[in-house]
Amino acid sequence: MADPRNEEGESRFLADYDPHVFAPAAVTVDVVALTIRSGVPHVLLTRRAEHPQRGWWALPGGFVRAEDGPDGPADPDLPDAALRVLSEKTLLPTELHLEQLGTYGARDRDPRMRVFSVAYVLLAPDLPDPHTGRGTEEAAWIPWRDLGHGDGARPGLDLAFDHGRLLADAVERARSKLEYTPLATAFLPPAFTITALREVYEAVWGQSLHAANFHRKILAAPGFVEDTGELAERGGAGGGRRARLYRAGGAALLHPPLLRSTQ
Amino acid sequence: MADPRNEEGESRFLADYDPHVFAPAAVTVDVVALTIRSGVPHVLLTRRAEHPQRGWWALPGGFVRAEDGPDGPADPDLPDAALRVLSEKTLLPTELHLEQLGTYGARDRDPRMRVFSVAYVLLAPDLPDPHTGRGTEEAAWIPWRDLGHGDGARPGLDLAFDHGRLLADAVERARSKLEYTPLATAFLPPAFTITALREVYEAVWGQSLHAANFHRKILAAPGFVEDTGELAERGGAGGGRRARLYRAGGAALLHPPLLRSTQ
DNA sequence: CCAAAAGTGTTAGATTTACACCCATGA
DNA sequence: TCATGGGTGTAAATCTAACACTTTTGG
Repeated sequence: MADPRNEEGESRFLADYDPHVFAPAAVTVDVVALTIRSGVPHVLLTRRAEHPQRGWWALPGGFVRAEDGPDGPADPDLPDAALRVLSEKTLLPTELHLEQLGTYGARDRDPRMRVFSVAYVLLAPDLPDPHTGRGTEEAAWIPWRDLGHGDGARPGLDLAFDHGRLLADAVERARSKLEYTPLATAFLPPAFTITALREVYEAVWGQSLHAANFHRKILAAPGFVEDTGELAERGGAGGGRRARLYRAGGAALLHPPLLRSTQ
Repeated sequence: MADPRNEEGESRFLADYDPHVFAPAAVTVDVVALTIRSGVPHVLLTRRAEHPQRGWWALPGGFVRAEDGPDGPADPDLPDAALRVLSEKTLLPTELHLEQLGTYGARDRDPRMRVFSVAYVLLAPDLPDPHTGRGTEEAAWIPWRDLGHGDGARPGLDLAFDHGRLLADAVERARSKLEYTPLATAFLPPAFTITALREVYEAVWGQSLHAANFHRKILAAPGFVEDTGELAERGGAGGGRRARLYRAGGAALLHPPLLRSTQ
């Protein structure tokens, strides 16, 4: 408890580590899984049970299986590896939006050896708490705001390796994807209200939007949403009209895009 | 000449190939270098001097140096590897825009072994013809239109491995980047006219734009271009007013973006 | 002078924004 | 019936698109 990150153990581990146990370069996948819980954006993190950086929070990730081996069959492609690693470490996603963020390969990003990490962004509706899988001490949804060096950051909540940078890149990707694609629906269940959709934009962009004009703009963008004909079960907490329910439409891009205001 | 791709030699090579010569998974970088020559978009290709796919056109690429070794020092990061490989195979770029496109790792994309390729897009002003470097038979700027299966495609100009897909992804990336960023200037020399900038948009998007309105829109977008105070050396071929010269401004994003027309 | 290309004025139409207001529902 | 949230009307402000027109240059 006095040394939760086990820094003494880590330096001993690194001194003893033989880099030839693995090939000199390794390929891993890391998943930045984003969701919104009660209007607050969260990211899925795991606490590392193994060295290096044991005890630190990190993105769920793991080695790509390049060839069939004792651990299991090879991953057919990188997205398969990302979903396998995620389900092993935390939870089983189903029909979620997975998209490649980028590959990170600076020389000293992992102290053991040269590691190339292919990062994926996963946008998820509000999912249950993850269970703790192999190679993790703990897995949880953590609010973005608690991380990094911003205003509301909780001290001590830095991420392992360069995962803070990966998270920042993923957040910026999600913010701009919301402008010109209908991906905000990936944060919602199959049927949703326009207000729920607006709350996704407000949470991810961190700015409030004009409800009435947002409503019209969404309905005006061809293929963004389709009317289900249903109404939401109930209005707001203190009364209110029941909202129409929509499902995601078929468009891949928004014409015109929904732009964040400049100021 | 009767068998320019040397298909018989390739199958013999593959039968004899020992995958244990290298580590079972390898990381390569491939560069999609794009430029515009006389209003026509071109991509930099090399003809493979080695098996597999000897004689085919391919994107310039090569193995990342993960550790210091006999061939030279390790690449500090992936962009360094991309620029090294490009200069070894073709030409030496200077201050060009390099950006990661994505990583491709499907199981059977390379017949030798599991290869993960990190692809980069490089946007370049009109550069001289490349010289032919190590491991290549030939290097040249080739028009986009001649490739793939589109209308003007030249038969037999398919690319090695999945490089046709990489090129298609790079082209789509360049097209949409022109909408939201001032990157069109990366295709131009340091000082350029608004008409030259418009011709970049017209070449990459494949549609003509209204010259007068384009002119105003560019000058209205803060940070897109800065006036140098100079004028172009001469007007058009058959006379014409001399145009002002601009340099790239400091903006990273365009507000508002320049959108392609929908139809 | 004439043709060509750069750049500006102007106006109709479309889009965006802000605010007012009506509708439907729960307490 | 009142407060709350969903949804529509409307007009001012802004932006866009189209076209006419002036300016500057080469031949």
